[in-house]
Amino acid sequence: MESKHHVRLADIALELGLTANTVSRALRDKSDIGAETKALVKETAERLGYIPNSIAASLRYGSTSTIAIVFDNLKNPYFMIMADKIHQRLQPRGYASMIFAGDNGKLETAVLPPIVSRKVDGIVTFLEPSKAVLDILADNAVPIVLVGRRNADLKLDSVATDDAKGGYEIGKLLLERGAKNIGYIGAPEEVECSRRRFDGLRKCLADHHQAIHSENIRFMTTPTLKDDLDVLVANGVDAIFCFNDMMALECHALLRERGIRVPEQIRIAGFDDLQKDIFLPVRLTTVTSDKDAIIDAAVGMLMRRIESHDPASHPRFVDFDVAIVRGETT
Amino acid sequence: MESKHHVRLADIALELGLTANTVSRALRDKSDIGAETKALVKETAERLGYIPNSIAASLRYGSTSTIAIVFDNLKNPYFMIMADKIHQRLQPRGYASMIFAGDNGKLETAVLPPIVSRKVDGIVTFLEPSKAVLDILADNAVPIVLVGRRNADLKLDSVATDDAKGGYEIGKLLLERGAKNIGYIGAPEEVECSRRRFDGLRKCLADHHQAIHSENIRFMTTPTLKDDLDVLVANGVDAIFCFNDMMALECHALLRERGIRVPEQIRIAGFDDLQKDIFLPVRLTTVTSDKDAIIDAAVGMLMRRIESHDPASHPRFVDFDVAIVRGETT
DNA sequence: TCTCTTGACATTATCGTTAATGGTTGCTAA
DNA sequence: TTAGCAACCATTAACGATAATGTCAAGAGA
Repeated sequence: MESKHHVRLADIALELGLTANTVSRALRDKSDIGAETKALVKETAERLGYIPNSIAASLRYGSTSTIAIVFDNLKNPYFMIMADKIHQRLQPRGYASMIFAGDNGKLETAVLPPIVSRKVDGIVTFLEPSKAVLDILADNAVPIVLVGRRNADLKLDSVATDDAKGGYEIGKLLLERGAKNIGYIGAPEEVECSRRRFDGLRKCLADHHQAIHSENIRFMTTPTLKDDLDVLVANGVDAIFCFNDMMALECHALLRERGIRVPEQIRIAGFDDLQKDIFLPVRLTTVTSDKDAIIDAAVGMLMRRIESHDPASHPRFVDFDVAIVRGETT
Repeated sequence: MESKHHVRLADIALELGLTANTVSRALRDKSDIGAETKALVKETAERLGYIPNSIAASLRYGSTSTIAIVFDNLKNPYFMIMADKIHQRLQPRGYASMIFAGDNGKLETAVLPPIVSRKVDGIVTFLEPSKAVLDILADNAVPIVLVGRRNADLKLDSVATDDAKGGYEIGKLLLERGAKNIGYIGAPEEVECSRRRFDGLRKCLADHHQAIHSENIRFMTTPTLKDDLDVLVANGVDAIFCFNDMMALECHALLRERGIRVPEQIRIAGFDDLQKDIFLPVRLTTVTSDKDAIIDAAVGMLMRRIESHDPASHPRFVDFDVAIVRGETT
């Protein structure tokens, strides 16, 4: 019927001999509209299959009810789980989620225009924004919250976990289990939380009068950790702390392939406690944190920024505690 | 400086004594604008940090350069991998991706308003849309492509894999490996591709003069497959075909926990070949398909619909072949 | 009786951008 | 000389919604 174009406010108005404005106010239950008119308008809107054009509304009203999630790549289960949790909290509040991949591990200005130009109400990022990015976002009044990483130099809301403590506690556990020669396989050097996890481990070892051989500190440079693992095995490590669970799983499988028994010959620990959210075939020893609470906090901070129209003053840092999960790999 | 509001075309125009229209055309390299004016405009835009308001542009121009991806939940690695692949192809083309969760496994009209009202240029769905949904999308001229599922009754573009063949081939492999008592653990009954995979298996068994005991056909109803697995084990199955790899992995782990050896005592096969895209600790026997080609096809179909302004006429169905991957679980 | 509300809707302007026209200058060709 | 035509930019009108005002009748209060 109405085949030319989709139904607009004006179409409903025409049908009822009203104006678009009246229809708009009626649908949104504003004052100054009679009760029967409201009912009539709503009924007609329903009958005609009216779906508001929120692009037009956004332009006028100023909000898009859309937020951007920025991550490295969705293939990483950690990001995926977190993105899913964010999305789960936003959808009921009427927000839509847009996903954007950063520029190899960083949130740089290059990826900003597609986000900012779409006038998202806020950004949740897993990647550290550069100073330039924060300036642009401030200029455009876009609130942003950083999840999982922490950088005291950057002035933005962030929720993070105590990476250093996680590394420290894993170190304690490994020592307790008799490890004498511990290795670390981390993300590339520029990833700050990888460094912090390692620093925790190192501090623990130092506190227990042990040292980690520099050869056994691997900040991955290749896409696979096979080569790094080879070095550790050759150096006779008896325990490996991996930056995250996916790497730990890969280690586990590679070692099994070579006939090296876990944990008897080499103990393995990861980080993230993925098994809490998705099924993993091995009960890893890992570092857990309350991901739901983290995302609640992150989304809450963002919502407050949005509602207060105060994108960036007095940034808040929330830190969440971590705990060790003792799995079958130690 | 420009702290009151973000920079608009009008601000650039004012700065240069031009009009907003001229600035707009200059930035987009349209005709009727002098070369030096263009250069000057671009330089000024750069200097002022101009980021276009694509909400306004969308309203006028009619396209948002945004597509919606609809799936069940991102926690399912299969959806996540596919979503990532879609996103990877769209971002370079200037499209942003919005993610939406369906209504428990279906794309129903309830989830449509947030998508349609945001005027996305197209939809990629992993969930079967109802007839009502397709009507609404047609009314609003929103193209849609269905990925991974197939329903000949529905008039929409779709790309799918040959589920039945996958089930058939897995059946052949299991028989070849000496299985005498095969069980199936599928998704809930209403999931059509689960039924098709099973139908393939059943046909294979029939062709080989075997039958599958009705007790050993489990269309999961509980969130965990533990209970269904218990029944199969009690019934003494020696092979289990799972609807997908995640379920196969879970079976594998549960069986190992009980001291049942895989594949010696029970063979396991899955579907999706997740290990091609993410790391899995077990080399599963599974059914593979060319996911990249599938997504290429899906995105290509959608782009053609968008560019041709012909959302739904003469729907196309593309089917992709499948192949068996022989892992260590058979 | 007359002003004053007030309820209920209409008018108008606006968000920032882009398409469709208008208008002016200068140069060329008849 | 002068119509004619580029080249180049300005003016105006959308896109569809919403906020800020206007308008007008009916009823209330003095």
